[in-house]
Amino acid sequence: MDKIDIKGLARELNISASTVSRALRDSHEISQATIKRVKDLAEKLNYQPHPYASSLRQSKTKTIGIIVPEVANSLFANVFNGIESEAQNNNYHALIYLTHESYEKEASVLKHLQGGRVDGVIMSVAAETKDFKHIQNLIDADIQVVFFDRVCEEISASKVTINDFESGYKATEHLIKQGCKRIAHLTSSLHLSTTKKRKEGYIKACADYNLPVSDALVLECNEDDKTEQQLTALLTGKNKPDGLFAATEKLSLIPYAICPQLGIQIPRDLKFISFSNMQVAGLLTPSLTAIKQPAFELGKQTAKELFRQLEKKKKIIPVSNIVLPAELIIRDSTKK
Amino acid sequence: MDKIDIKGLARELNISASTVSRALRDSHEISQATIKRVKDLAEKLNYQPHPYASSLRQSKTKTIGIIVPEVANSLFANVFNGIESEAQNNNYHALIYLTHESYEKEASVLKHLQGGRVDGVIMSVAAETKDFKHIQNLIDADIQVVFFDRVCEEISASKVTINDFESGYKATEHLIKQGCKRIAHLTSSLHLSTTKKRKEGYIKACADYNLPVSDALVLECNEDDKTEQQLTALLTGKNKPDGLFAATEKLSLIPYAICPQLGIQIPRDLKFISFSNMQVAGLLTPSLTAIKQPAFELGKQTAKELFRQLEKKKKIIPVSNIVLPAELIIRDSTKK
DNA sequence: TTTTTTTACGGAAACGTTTTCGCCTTTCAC
DNA sequence: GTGAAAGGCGAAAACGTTTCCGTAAAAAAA
Repeated sequence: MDKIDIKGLARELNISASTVSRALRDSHEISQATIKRVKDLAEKLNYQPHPYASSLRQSKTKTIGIIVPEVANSLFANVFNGIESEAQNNNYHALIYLTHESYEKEASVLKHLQGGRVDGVIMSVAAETKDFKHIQNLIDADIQVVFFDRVCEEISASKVTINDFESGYKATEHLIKQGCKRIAHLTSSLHLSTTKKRKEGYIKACADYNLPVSDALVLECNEDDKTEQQLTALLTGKNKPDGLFAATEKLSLIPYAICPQLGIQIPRDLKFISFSNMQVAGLLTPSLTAIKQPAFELGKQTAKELFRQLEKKKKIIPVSNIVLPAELIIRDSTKK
Repeated sequence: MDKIDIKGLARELNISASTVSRALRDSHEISQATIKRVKDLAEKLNYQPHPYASSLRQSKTKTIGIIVPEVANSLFANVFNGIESEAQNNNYHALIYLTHESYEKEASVLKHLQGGRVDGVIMSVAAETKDFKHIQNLIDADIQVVFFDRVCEEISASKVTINDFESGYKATEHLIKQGCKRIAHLTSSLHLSTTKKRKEGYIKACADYNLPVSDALVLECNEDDKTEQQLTALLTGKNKPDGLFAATEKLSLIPYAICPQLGIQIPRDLKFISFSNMQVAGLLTPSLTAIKQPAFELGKQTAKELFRQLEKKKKIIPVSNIVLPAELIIRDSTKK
């Protein structure tokens, strides 16, 4: 099966390469008869255009880059589902890069993408990232960027998030309504937009209901291997909390792992709620009360927003801020 | 920030474009002094080569395609992790496509990839796929293909799998040693290489230990919304099994969902083992005895094999068959 | 009829690289 | 001192498209 190209088709049909090119793209400059001849032969010879030749000429790649911290995580996995689905609908291709929360990696990937490999980028920033020059550089190189979930306030670009503040508030309020008097907050990487706002929601709810708010109750766990130890200390110290709100899925399983050993029974001794998109949340013992993010929709909306930006001819692109609501799913881990 | 290209660099330095190109690639034809001048300026002006121009010229894309049924699944997610990690090491880029188990989608994606967008493809076939012409076409178009997990016997290409037969045997044998006398097998899409071999292992183990083997004990569930119903029928009918072996992660949670309602207690009434890579397996009640696949390693080895093939200059490429061992992790769901 | 417009197409340039030739100096062996 | 080899670089072709410009014939308008 020798590769066939546009010139090959042209030769077979005794017409010029430009005519073939136009015919394949249904140009109105070409007669219906010729269009049919060209398409029939292309079909017959299984012609596939060379994507990079065409990208080079048009300076449009029909490709987007997706940059996420990880993928073995139900939020990101489902967001990716949403993005990919929308990409297929619009005939875009998706390059994916994992940063594993590393700033170095993120910066390195973005730098490479400045070369013109993609038309746009969808990203959720790495936990390590606190400086954003690399992102601004990408935008300055005329690559569209849309953030989702972990956004970057300092940069002017479209953002798609969930209502983190309200969700943090609602989660805390739910614990309060279930009778908790002393609520701790388990979180990590507090400089991220997501965790920061969730914490603010938590603080506000505690304040509104006259519950104690103190640094002692906020546990920021940034080293995976020390998390269990830190939480154990909190749960067994004096002034133990009777409610616990975990801000990320990664943290949601820790209490299940350590509480049995500590003789703490959920929900009797400690009511627990967490952000989580895990399908198994309902099958844990006790089943986990969770804030569930609309992950697929998050991905879909993010992709849609990026494609909107890319189709725009104008240079003046209105930046938008899309906020989707998360859902409180009440199960047994917060039962009275 | 205006885009700078090779000609721009050449102009600035008063040398030719070809010299710049060679200098950037450390050609021995260029003096060290010139190389340094070029690289310094490139660095200063933040020059990034246009990847598609270079791909076009070299007919090498430094890009691979990854085609998987889904990603919100701990096996595929971790395999992807392994692939991506290896890709970054080798400076390859990864395009990812989800088939959602659809043959149509798989065929459509492969057809597009014939155009030369990628140098090679890593894939795990969709559940719907029973015909393989589209894959052979891709190979005939000179795109390297390496399969993992769900491979395609009919096609001559490298394959990276786990020891499905032995794992199926070991899982069944474990149930037998825990005292099961009548073991059922919960599976799906039995035409796939993976499920087929796991079932063969199950059958062999039953036969070796003189346990009954019958079609009534093998439950192939291909419609998600009917699975619970089918399994309920099996578990409540006459001649109920006292052991259950589920062949895929997707099926591993069903018993946890329905057994409580049926008054069946795991492991007392029914011992249960499943293929699963879920991190939460140990936190379920009872904790789940599982066959755990070396997912990350699977991805890594697959990518390595593909890159080996791609670096080969020779046309005669020895196809290899790499088999990694899965691990039996004994927990409470098969306790005596 | 003549002039203008439209239709349908061909030739060649262009996108940003890499690579093939070829050329001029310098170095080295004899 | 001569010839060969090596070092260092430039001009131009090439990769496979798309697009700009041009033009001949047919159709429409005058």
